[in-house]
Formats: sequence, structure tokens, C-alpha cells
Amino acid sequence: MSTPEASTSESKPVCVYIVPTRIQKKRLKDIKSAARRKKLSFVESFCPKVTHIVSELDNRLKVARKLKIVDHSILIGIELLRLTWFTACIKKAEILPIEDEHRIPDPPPEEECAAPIETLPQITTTEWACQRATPLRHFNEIFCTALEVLQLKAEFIDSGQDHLRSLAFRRASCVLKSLPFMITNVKQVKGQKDIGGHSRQVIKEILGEGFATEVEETLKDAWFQKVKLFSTIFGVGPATAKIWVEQGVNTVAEALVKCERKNWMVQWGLAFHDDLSDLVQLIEAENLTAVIRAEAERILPGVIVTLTGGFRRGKTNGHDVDLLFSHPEEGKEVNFLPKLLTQLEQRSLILCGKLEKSSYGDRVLSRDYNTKGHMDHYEKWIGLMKLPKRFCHEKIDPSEYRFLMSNNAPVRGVENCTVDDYEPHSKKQRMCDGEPSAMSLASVPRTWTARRVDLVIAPYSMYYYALLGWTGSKQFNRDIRLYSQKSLNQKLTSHGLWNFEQNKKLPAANEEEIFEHLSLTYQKPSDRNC
DNA sequence: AGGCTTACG
DNA sequence: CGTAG
DNA sequence: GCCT
Repeated sequence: MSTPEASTSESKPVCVYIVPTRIQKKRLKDIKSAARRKKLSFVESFCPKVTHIVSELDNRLKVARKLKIVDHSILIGIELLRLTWFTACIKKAEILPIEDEHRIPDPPPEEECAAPIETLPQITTTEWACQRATPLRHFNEIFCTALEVLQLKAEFIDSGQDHLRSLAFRRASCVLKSLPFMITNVKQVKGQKDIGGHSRQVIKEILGEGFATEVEETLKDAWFQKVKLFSTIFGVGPATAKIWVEQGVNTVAEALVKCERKNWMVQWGLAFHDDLSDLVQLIEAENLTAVIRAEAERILPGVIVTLTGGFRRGKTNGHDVDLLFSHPEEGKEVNFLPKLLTQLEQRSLILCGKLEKSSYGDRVLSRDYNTKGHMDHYEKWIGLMKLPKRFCHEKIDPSEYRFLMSNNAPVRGVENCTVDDYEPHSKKQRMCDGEPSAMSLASVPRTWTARRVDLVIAPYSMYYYALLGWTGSKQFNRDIRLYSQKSLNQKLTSHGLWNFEQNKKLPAANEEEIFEHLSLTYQKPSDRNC
């Protein structure tokens, strides 16, 4: 069964995966950090690159079951070893030769030899991504990260047209994310909707080699790396990024110097790129939510404040913080956002930003939804906030909110950022004033970090639609909206759901009701990670 | 051959 | 063209 | 790119 020396005979580098089962959490953590110190490479999830599996489970069958391996032939050529082998390797700081006592034995004969399945079952999935659970962590991350490299590449190559090719790779990836086991043979995805020839080729190569040539080439490509880097700048998309690269810009610092500044987003995005490229941790997002909730409550008692976006889907970090506001009493939310922003600005928590008004909800979604002043009160603010650095280390106690709220900070002076920066009528603030102010704020030593924040308010009648939309994921939204249109002739937006048959807007008192309107089984936020 | 989420600035 | 899920 |  176990072939001596088979694993390292070819060019494949040693790649260890540790099955966490039956290993104490702390011990596992210690082992991993020791391995990192000794430069022994291992991966966090099982994938076709793996050459050595380390486990405390007592036989090979149990390991296969735990890894959700359907096709046991995938284990041929992979060593299954006891933890003692790996700890010995750590001690010596090198991969040690394998001896028989290290090997995990075959199962005792009475245990059925678990389906030597010749019939590799084709995977079965729903037609739409919104009809199935898509968790954050899953069994096919190696394939999905590869497909998403090609998705990104397509997005960059022609942002005007090829974003549709990009979409195809994303859909293929999303199918694999929803599977409760790892793909071990490309035949399993043959004929599967959304996984065509190109995606199958990528999967096939990874299964055979542990990597896909096109993906590796793309990642190595200097053009791709630069466009990707520039695209991470707030205010810079693929089109601008491509122009900069073609102009010979190589780094963010160069862009800062030689690119004629365009809008406020690019200026602030460039100036604070270092801050913004550092991921926001969950604890920081929760601290900000709590502080803003306290402030919001003073302005509008009974206000609902919800942390949405990736954090609501169970992510523990993200590139921004999304907050959704509403109030159970329809109409109470009018003018809330400008008031909140004024307060936050007085607390010196605002760096810059822009307020966006909407009149969409009433006119287009339902023309007969007149009634009282429902116009212009669905608003969004996108911008940068200044978060104290300790927000990301420790949970801030409510007793400290008062300190943060206390209006003792010099509001005027250092920052020439006033209401003009987030009020829509400020079209001024051009090159004479813009960049110096952003850069001078960024380059001076400071106790805060710049963070991307989105603040959204919805009247309560739209609240659960806004919640659904702002929870995402982006791909989940595209999918559920297309499904609504194509399968049910209903139009879904973050403002509501319009049924063309009954010619009316369908109300929702919670997210579950929206899924019911759409004849979908409910997916909790953590299962919307398409 | 045509479609691919849907809004706002 | 950019932002947002 | 993948589906209809």
C-alpha cells in the first residue's frame, strides 16, 4: 500500500498537511509555529499539492473519511504519517526519512474497505448559487484560488468586455466552493454547469501537478502584479491601473508623484494606501460599530446599527467596514446620516468621504409608492475614518466610548477636512489643496489608522432588502438577482423586490421572508460566501 | 448569436 | 470611468 | 468563458 520513497521520487517538493483532529488546539498551534521557525513547509488545508499527511487518527480509512476523500486513489503516493514523525522533523529542522513505525496503518479487516468506487460520482449541484450553501472555508480552496487568479486576469485584460469572461471563472469557482468534499478526479466535474473546458483544464493540471501553468505564469507576470497592486488603491480600477502601468509607473510611491490627481478618492487612496492595504480585523470592526452605535443612539434613539459586508458572513478580516442603519419607525431615519457624520466629524473621526443620495426606491421600483416624504432618504456615505490604533488590539470598553466621544479634540487646525469633504456640493478642493492635505496628514506620526468605511441608511420598509444586499457576497447578489429575474420574473435590488405578475412590491419583515418570496431555501449569511 | 446584477457619482 | 454587496 |  505505502510505497517507500515514492513521494519524493519526482520533482514534487515536500508539502505537509496536518489533520487537526485529536490534536489539542494549543499543541497544534505550537507545532505549526515551530515548523514555521524551522522552515518546514506545510499547508493549512488539504489539497493536491500535499505529499505528506500527518495525523493522530489511528488508521488510514479514518483519515480519508475526515478529509472527505471520496476517491481513495488520490492517496496513492501520499505518505500518511504519525505526528511523532513531524515533531521529530521539527527537532532536526529537516524532513526525516520515513520508517515503518511512523506510518499510519491500514484499517483492521472487519471495517469495510469503504467503497473501492470505480464509479466516481459526478458532483450534483443546484442550478443557481443562491440555492445552495457556500461556506467561507471549504474543501477546494486550491482550485478556487487558482480559478480566481484567472478571474482577476480576465478582469484586467479588458475591463470593458472581458469582465464577462471573468464572471465565468468566478461561477466555476463558486460551484467548487459549495461542495462538501474535495475534487479528486476531473471526471467528477464533467458536464457540470458553469465548469467548462478552460476551468476543467485548470483543475486537471492541479490534480496532476499540484499547480496550473497558466495560473503560475499569470502570478509571475510583472504587468499582472502591477495592475493588481494599483487596483487595490481606493479610487483606482482596472482601467486606470492599466494606464499607469503602460505609462511606466512601477510603484505606489511613483504614482503619488507623477500621476495628475484626478478625484478625491484617488488622492486619499494614494496617500493612505499603506493604512488601507492593512486588513481590518474583526475586533476593530466591532469596536467601530460599538462606538458609532453609541453615537447614533444619542442622535436617534432606537436606531438599528448592523455590521454587514464580509464580517456578517463570518469573515474575521476585511478591507473595509460596512454599517447599515435603520429605524423601526418609518420616517425617523430621514436626515440621520448627515447628522451622524457631523457628529463623527466633530469627534475627529472623519478623514474624508462623500455622501450619496438616492431617489430610486420609490420611482422605479414602484410607481404607486408615493405617500409621505419618502424621497431622497436612502443614502450612503463612503469614505475614510480615523480609527485609534488600539482598536485593533483590544476590545474597547463601553465606559471608554465617552472618552472617545468627549469633544475635546482640536477639530479645526491640523485637518482642513470639513463638511465640504463629504457634502455632495463640494466639487472644489482641487490640486492646490487636495494632495498636500491628504499627504501631510498621512506622513505625520499619528495615533490612528485610516480605514475604509461605508455607512448606509435604509427606511425600515427597505431595511431587510438593504441588509441582504449589503451582506453580499457580490457574487451572491449577482446570482440571486439574476435568478429572481430569469426564474421568477421578479426584480430584486437592495431597495426591495418587485413582482411583475402581481405588479406590486413585496414587503419583508426579515431576511427569511425575502427567501420565501423567491422560493429559495434560506441561506444564513455565513453560507452566502459565493 | 446573445446574455451575463444593479444601483449611484 | 469609479464606488458598493 | 460558459450557457441557452
